[in-house]
Amino acid sequence: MPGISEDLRARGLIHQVTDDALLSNLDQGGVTLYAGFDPTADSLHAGNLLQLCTLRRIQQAGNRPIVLAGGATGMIGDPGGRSDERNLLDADTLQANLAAIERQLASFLDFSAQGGKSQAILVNNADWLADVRLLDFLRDTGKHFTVNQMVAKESVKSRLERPDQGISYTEFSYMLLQAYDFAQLFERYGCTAQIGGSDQWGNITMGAELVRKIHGAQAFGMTSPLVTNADGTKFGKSAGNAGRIWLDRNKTSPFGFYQFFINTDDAMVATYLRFFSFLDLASIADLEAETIAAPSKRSAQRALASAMVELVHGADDLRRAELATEALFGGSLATLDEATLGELIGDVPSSRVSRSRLEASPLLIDVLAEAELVNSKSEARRSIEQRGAFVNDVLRDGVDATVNTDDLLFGRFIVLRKGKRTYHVIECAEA
RNA sequence: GGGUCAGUGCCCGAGUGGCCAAAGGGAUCUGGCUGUAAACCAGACGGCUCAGCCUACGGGGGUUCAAAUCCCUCCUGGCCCA
Repeated sequence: MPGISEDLRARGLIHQVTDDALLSNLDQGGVTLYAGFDPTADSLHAGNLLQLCTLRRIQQAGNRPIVLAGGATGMIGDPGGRSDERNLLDADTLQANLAAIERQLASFLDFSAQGGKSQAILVNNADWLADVRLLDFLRDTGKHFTVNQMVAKESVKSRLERPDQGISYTEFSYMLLQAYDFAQLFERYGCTAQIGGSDQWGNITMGAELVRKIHGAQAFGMTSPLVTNADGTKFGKSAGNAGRIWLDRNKTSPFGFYQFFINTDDAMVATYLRFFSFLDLASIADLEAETIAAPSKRSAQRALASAMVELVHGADDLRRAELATEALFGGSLATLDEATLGELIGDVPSSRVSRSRLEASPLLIDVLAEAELVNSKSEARRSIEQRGAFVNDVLRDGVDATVNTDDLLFGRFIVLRKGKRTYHVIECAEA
């Protein structure tokens, strides 16, 4: 069994490391390290997966992960991101977000006492940053850094070079706060390493430097590559207009999560398997070969989707997602029995409509809009005009098309489809 | 505080009185090819009671038969000066 560092390297998870000694330390185990997350929403999302999975790997190798929620820094915003200033979260919202995120983290990391020395910890930097006094901060932390080096950081430099926008002092201070976090975690937990995405390199090295300057101890940093789509865009947005892919089942259903991964590009699927799955490298290599030999089987995509749904949602949800996928994409709708259709209701987007409504033969345009398969009636009209609207998998042509009780399958269901793969099941309610 | 430049549709970005729901690009959607891929080709892409109407070019007010375009004012941001 090779060490964790070899595994990380082989999976392509190491972009930069401050010192190779970190890798051998991780191999030996017993290292306390951290990664930061933004608690501005009540759920983590696909963009967080890489760090979560990497922390999991490292924990399983006998090291102790700390998840730092940026309750304080999240109110400011990393200058590397978009220009919009963030809003302060009120305490209640922040607490609710943290609680929700902690539940999700438990899928990845062992927070139980059984974890022993490598038991994971969740902390919030508001716990120490909220009470910091300005003069103390400037004296103890600020004096260790020159503006010269801060300005040289890529995240700041890019903002300074843009002629149309500046950077507020608040945002400029972000990196100092993050460095301060590292120093705090060193003091409190003996944390000696920080990991993050490659865009965090500058912030991470400043933190390691602050630990060295204040405590005279060596601290390490490691970054992972940026996860992108095949076209170079940022990973984690759905192909559709649904936006972000969330870990919360109420925001992105297990079925939706499964669908997101099953649609992965051939070009990226092996990379994602290495990044996100816990399959061994030999198995991934086999899947990669199969993708080239028989791409239409989508074996690697299936493996990826399965692995991710199981990790995030569990085996039962995985089974349901696979069944729903098979039902909708596996063949003819006509062959599905009533029970299977009924099962779909809980797993794929669905809604209820009354029998009296259907008896009135509503316009398909209205039905599509109400099912939120489209964002407006104009869009519904367009979909139909462009021959992209299907009722029970049969093209329904003409903008004046209607739907009625004759369309009900088993007297209960109507399967709507927009385009090639966006489904919605309507269940007819009596009354 | 003074000066100056800017704020356009999801994003970037043209447009300086009518021909503007507003070029072009990106994103997105649909169709074709396919494998529920990618690439590519074609179309669409503010809303609606859709051959018409309504709402839109930072906010408000004004000039005009007519304004994204001119004037006033406010807000926001960049740069320079103090």
